Amino acid sequence: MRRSRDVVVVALYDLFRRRGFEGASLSDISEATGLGRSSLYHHFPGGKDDMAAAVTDFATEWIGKKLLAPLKTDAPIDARIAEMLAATRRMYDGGATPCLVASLIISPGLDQKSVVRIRNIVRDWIAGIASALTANGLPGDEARRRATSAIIAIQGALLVARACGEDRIFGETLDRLQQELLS
Amino acid sequence: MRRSRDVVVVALYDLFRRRGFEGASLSDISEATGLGRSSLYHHFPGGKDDMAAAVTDFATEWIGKKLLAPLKTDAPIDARIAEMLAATRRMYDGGATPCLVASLIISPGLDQKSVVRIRNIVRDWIAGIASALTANGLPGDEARRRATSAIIAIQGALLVARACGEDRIFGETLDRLQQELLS
DNA sequence: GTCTATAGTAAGATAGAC
DNA sequence: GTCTATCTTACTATAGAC
Repeated sequence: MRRSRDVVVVALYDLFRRRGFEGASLSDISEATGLGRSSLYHHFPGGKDDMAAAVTDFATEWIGKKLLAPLKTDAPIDARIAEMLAATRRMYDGGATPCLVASLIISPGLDQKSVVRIRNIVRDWIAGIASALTANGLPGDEARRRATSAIIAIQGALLVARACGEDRIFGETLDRLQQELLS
Repeated sequence: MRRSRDVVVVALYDLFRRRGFEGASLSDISEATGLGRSSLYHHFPGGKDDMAAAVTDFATEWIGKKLLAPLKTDAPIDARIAEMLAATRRMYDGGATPCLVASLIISPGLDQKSVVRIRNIVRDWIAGIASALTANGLPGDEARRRATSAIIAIQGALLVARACGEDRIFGETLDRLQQELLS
């Protein structure tokens, strides 16, 4: 159960990260999900705010499962970092698809609840990497510094690649992150 | 002459980078500039597209003067990089104010002409730094790699700082860029 | 150049039948 | 749960007086 709703939420996730919150109109949403306006309000009584909440919830869960869980296994640290970075590459289609966090954090009209969820996604991502590095023997502050730099590089590379129209920039940045985190 | 228009363009620049292209409505623009709707259409007959063109033109000129020109002086390379980074810090109010490039590049409805201008701003910025580094003896590809990493770090730090609600992240990133560019 | 007034459209959201 | 039809509001843009 909730399966059909999940399909809708994935479509919303894809739309919001490509067009932002205000840029995704109800007409866009209706077309992307295949649902009419009333069906959308049946699933999300609070309208777009409810949709954003569902999408940020979905993203939180997805990132926890695909990016953070691999960091907590008992595999070697190199393999754990590599898996996180590989999942990151897939999540952004090698740099071709924008990041939900980046697209939503700029939108002025975003509900405060969703802003908090976005904030926690970024914080948890940094904390997850830092935690893996400290467990491997790195001092806490240095681990945190490297983890923050990694997320900065990922987000910055996505944006610069898009702005320049050179997807290659994102891939090359990811290629360097593994050694920079573990050097 | 053109002075009063310049004042309007600066207000538009400030509004667009804070709210994005679609997020800045004509009512917002009217309030921010102090001009009525018809006055706005007198200055910008093409409406918001013309405003975006004026703003991206202004940003191109501003960055050329404040960030790129200092890179071309005959001062020592350390001083040139330091001045560019100091101007960067001021441009973003220490991380408190969003980047026009980042805010506009996400907006789906942005005019293609403005997209090209945004693209060239980023390319010129990278090229300007790389050029200064090569003139100082660094191999061309390594200079370009470092310059790209620097812009990625600046843009990523702005976004992560905003998402996390921790302005400090931006300042700390800038602090490290000087030595990373010149090491 | 700036104003008031308004046209025309698209937005988000609801009502009520089925 | 989904549909058609509609409400209300806000948007971009224009007209025409001054």
